[in-house]
Amino acid sequence: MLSPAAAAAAAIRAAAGSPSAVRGAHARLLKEGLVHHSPAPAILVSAYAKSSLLPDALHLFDETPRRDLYLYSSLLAAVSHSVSPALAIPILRRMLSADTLRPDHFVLASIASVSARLRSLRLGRQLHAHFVASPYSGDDVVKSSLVDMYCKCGVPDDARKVFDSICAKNSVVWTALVSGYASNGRSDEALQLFGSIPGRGLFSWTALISGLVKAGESVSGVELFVEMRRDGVRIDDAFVLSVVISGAADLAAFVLGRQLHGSAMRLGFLSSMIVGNALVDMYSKCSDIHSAREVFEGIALRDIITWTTMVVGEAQHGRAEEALALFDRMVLAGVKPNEVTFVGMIYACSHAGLVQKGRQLFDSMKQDYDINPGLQHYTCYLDLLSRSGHLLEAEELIATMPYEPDEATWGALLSACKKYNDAEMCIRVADNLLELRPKDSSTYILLSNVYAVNGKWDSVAKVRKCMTGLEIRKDPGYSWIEVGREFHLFHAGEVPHDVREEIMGFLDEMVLEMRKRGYVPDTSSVMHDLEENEKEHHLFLHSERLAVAFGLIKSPPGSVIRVVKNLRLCVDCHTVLKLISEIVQRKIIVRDHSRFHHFEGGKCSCSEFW
DNA sequence: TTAGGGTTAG
Repeated sequence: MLSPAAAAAAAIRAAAGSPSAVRGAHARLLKEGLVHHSPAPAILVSAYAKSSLLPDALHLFDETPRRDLYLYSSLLAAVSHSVSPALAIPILRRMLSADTLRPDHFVLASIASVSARLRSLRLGRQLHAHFVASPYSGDDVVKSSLVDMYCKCGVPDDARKVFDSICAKNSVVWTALVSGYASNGRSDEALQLFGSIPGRGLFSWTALISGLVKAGESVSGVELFVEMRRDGVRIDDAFVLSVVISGAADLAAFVLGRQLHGSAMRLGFLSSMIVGNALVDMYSKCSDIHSAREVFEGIALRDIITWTTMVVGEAQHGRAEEALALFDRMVLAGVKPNEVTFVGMIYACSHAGLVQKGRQLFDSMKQDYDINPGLQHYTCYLDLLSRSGHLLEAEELIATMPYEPDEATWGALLSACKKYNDAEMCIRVADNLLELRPKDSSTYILLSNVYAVNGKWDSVAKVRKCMTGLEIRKDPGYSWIEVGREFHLFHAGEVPHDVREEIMGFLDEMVLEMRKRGYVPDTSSVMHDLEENEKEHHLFLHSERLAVAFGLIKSPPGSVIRVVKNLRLCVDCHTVLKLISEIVQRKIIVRDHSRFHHFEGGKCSCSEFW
């Protein structure tokens, strides 16, 4: 026979997950007068949290007269998994000062999780010091959460030290460290460690593949997924699929992406929201915005990520009207936009010249949704103002905003004042930018061009010196295209031998046709001390042109050409691709560093906003 | 009661 308290605990645990059942259990405890008897409040707090009712859990916590360690650790665990892990800090303070309790191993593990979620190495190290000096310093679960914390905070070497101190290592801690190495760009160590895991399961594979994709090594991620399938690992949940689909998105691997869509269907994960979200993003990044929309419309339950992914997709494809309409639908559906949604929305307005609408959205962030605009929002908003010619207002914004402008902020203003030929402001902004010592080579090129156009040759020399001193070279440009089932990668200035004649012949023919239409090369993006005709030759061999030429030669007549470039399209290539789309009457879509350009009939979807 | 793998921007 169970005691009344034990019976109550069992009833609450059974109710966890269902809000109404947990509330019912709470009401019964109130009636029976058991609600303040430990461990009932602690178990109720966990049950509320598991039913997505954190506010109820916090309320109950405040109402409980005697708060013991059990109650604190339940609440801290709940908060550490919630959307606002930072809430743990005041709770911890209250525990230490108001209730003078010393943290036990449960509390320590939760605080390590909180530090990991907040990416706060300072808090994590403080916690580690407390742990070492505590009576729980041998606890392996706390050590595991410290391993995860150090990985998430970007110091896998510190994680390794804790890992090595664990006597009986289980799959949880192996997985944490593999994920940590991979996502911090240490793929060799991740693979080596992965190879030594006893009994690798789906979790470890997912951690490894996900880490590689996160670190930008999507090719290895996809290869490992193939190996995982060959190994016969059963796909019991949707996580690994969502990860590998996002790898395909990153690579713009359209054929692979469609295959994965098929696999998701066969394996029965098409109704999974995370898979649906990843598919929307994949189609959008593979430049097929219509399929992205089709998948989106088919998703029955949409969360904020579903909506935001679609909004951002429409924005990057330059479809501002669609993005705006989606935003209204989202709000009507009762989904609250987050900070990423607003980045997408302001971006959409910026790239369509919708100044009033963008202004309204920027103001609405704080007023209607209680979201404090971050530096990115200010930069997006400044981009909107300056692109549309409101240069002074944009400069004023930099002076009054509550953040220090960074490279991107000044860069946005610089390209706008260059566009509107405001020489004075150009120099002012360029000087500010040079002070910052940008890391991106394209910024230096922009700077140098601005100084050159304004005859400030001493500053041009200074920029060059800076670049040499910091060993910054122009990032090598490359583009790729998927033809049939194969990828073809093109580097600027390098034409593969086997197709050299065809490509050069095709491009020569295009130049002749283009010149008839008034084309004059714009060599301002070439930063070499070269003669004009040599500069033109450089442009002629830009990677995106080689890839597009290859696609037009090798793909079926009438098919859409989809190319991805690692950098931003240069001004001249933009003009050339518009002309080529008109001459050959084909649709060409280029995904560059920041957006999509749909070239058709001599026009680009970006309407020169890029 | 505590620890690991997931989808959106830059």
